[in-house]
Amino acid sequence: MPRLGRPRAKGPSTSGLTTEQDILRAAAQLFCEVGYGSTSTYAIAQAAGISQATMYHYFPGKHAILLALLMDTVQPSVELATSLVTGAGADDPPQARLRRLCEYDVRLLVEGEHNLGSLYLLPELGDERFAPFHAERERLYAAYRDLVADVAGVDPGGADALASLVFGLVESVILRRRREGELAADTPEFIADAALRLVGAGRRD
Amino acid sequence: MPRLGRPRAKGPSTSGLTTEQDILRAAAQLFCEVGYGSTSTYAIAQAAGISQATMYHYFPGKHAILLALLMDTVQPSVELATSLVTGAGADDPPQARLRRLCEYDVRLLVEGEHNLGSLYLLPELGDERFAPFHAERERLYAAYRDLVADVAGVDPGGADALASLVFGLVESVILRRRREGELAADTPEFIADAALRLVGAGRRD
DNA sequence: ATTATCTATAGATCTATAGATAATGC
DNA sequence: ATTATCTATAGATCTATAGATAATGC
Repeated sequence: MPRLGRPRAKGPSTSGLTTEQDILRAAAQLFCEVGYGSTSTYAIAQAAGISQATMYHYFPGKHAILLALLMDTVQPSVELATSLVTGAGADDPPQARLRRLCEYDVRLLVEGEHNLGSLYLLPELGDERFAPFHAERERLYAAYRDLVADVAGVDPGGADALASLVFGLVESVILRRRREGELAADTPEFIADAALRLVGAGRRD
Repeated sequence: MPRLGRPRAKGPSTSGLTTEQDILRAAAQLFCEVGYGSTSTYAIAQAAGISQATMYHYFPGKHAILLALLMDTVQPSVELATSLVTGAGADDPPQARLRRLCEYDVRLLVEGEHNLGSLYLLPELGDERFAPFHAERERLYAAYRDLVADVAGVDPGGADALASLVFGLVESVILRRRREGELAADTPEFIADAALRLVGAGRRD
């Protein structure tokens, strides 16, 4: 798309994406399959079809690429979650809202070219530079806790154990996708069902 | 323990462990908390209280340390699993055997100073040098599949979907331990219960 | 003599920056 | 003139090895 600037030495992008997107996509694949610390900026640039130095035109460093990927991945979930708790969707019955959130999250984890959820498992996320991501993730978790509390009919404070189980159930598709490569198309519904059973919704309607 | 050889520059090991064990322990912590590619041999050596070069007296490289950790971690599970399928323990009813295996594995994942199961999640395990570990893990999975098939009363071939769910359930404690720091003491029984319910043992006895 | 450690270092790799260059836009 | 890219490279770091050294064992 960009007609400006010196052309790439190895020919223009074949992907039709922005250079920034080429970088993000290449990094996503490498971080997921090789690891963060084991992926050099050189490897990312090569996979993106640019020189290593060009990366720095778009990102101040490797960490910024990972942070961008993390934020992009978690953001849609957080948006839906907050709308379900406080926004336009908050009028539906709690079970329907918890189901929607679970299905949506699992779908994001199951679809997508790379297993982006793997990024959540990188040990390097402990670095303080990824704190903004953890804050977003915390917001997502809080929404789960509120919804679970609503469904189970308990205080938000008393829902932590249950909410953690549900969160873990959703997260578990990351590991299953890793192990099995591709997951069945009905996985989102399947997991959402299981989540509602966990919370005991079945005993109530 | 070793009285021989030049003494360490920074004083003798305070842990009472072998130098090899000091290395393994330091590496385990760093690999789990910082990542494999992001941990230098220098950092490992420093945490172990030795010079970087001394590491090579015990291991031919960083990969060999991780491989040793992986094998040590998976080995006890494989041993119990094979004994439950073909060995001395194979006479007990299948449900009891599956329960024992789940509880045992979860206990190993829940206890232990570091969250060693995290090592299973490192993207770097795709490297061919860790193939021996994957082979062992495959043996463990095969045992789960056979036991699950036995409990569910189906062919081993038809038990794959169920076995994968059970395996995932056990694995999920790795993520929960990460998130929550420490898990309740009854987690092994809790997970084993859930596993048996998943396989449908409840409908049978 | 044997062993476990050390110090020193060569060579590889990696990150980040400086500065040049090949396009378009005005 | 502006932009996106490039090439080149300094400096940091990292891995792996060579060779020295400080203990014990014989």
